Amino acid sequence: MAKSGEILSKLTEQGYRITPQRMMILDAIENAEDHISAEEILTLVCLQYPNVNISTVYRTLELLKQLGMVTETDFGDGRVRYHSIKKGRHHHLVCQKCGGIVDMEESIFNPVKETLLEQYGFDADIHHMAIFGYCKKCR
Amino acid sequence: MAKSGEILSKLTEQGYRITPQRMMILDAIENAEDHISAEEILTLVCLQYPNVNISTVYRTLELLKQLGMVTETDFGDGRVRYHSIKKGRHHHLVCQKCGGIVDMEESIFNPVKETLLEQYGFDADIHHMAIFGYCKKCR
DNA sequence: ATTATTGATACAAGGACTTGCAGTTGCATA
DNA sequence: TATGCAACTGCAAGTCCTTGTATCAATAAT
Repeated sequence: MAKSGEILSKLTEQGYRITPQRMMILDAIENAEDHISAEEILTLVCLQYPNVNISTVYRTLELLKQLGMVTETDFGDGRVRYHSIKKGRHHHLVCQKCGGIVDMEESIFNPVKETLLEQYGFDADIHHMAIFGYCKKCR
Repeated sequence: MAKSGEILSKLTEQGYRITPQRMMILDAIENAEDHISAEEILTLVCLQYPNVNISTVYRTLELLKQLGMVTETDFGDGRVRYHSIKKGRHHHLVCQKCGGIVDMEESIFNPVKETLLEQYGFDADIHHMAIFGYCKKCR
């Protein structure tokens, strides 16, 4: 179960329980090469323990999201994907023509966040966004 | 059917047909007080002509979105809402604690759009976004 | 005018989540 | 080590939206 120790202890701190399901789900996300979908997580988990339910996966993802351990991104293909915060924060540029996806620095939203705080007193929580548009080649 | 004339003629120009369903759906969106959901559109349309199907509503919304006549926003409450571009472009700040929604100027994203174009050659199409975070009171 | 062709629609089935509920389990405490 | 209970899970049913298919209507070609 690798080095997910910190996250697990954070769960305990906040009064949440550590269950085999949660450990396996967390493991799947942390070991994933790329952004992973709920269905893919379930498939991986079921290799170890077949009777885990998809709703448990969704509920755990919701929890991990709330605790800021995982981010959720909609790439516009009809299913949402998840990513461990430990593997780095970033956003995505999705080309609406060729479908290409390019990663982009998180800092790009800093000016927007500052303006929102100044003008609206709003503390924006912008994490792992997919921005749609047209890439260099396609526009 | 009010002053939807431009939009209807734009449909014709692009080789799309003007059907009663499309007119009624467009009408529902334009006359809506606020951002309206697909289900609400269907209810309104069915007052006039009961046999219209929800899938026609979704397909029409998809078309109007593509033509840039309507924007789609996810306020995070499990259903997406639509808004006529004629009634003004703007974004929303959604408070994750109190649920309050504040409109925000479109121009706030201009610096981001410029940076994306310079650094990535990406022409971002940022329309009608909902940004989550905490409002003045709640943070 | 008659026949293709294309486009739009209703209906039904499917996919991605979400929710209610009854039963199970982790874990604090005795 | 047992026990109490809130937290968690699996299951089934439900919601919102999408897609496949056959049918129907409008325009274009013959």
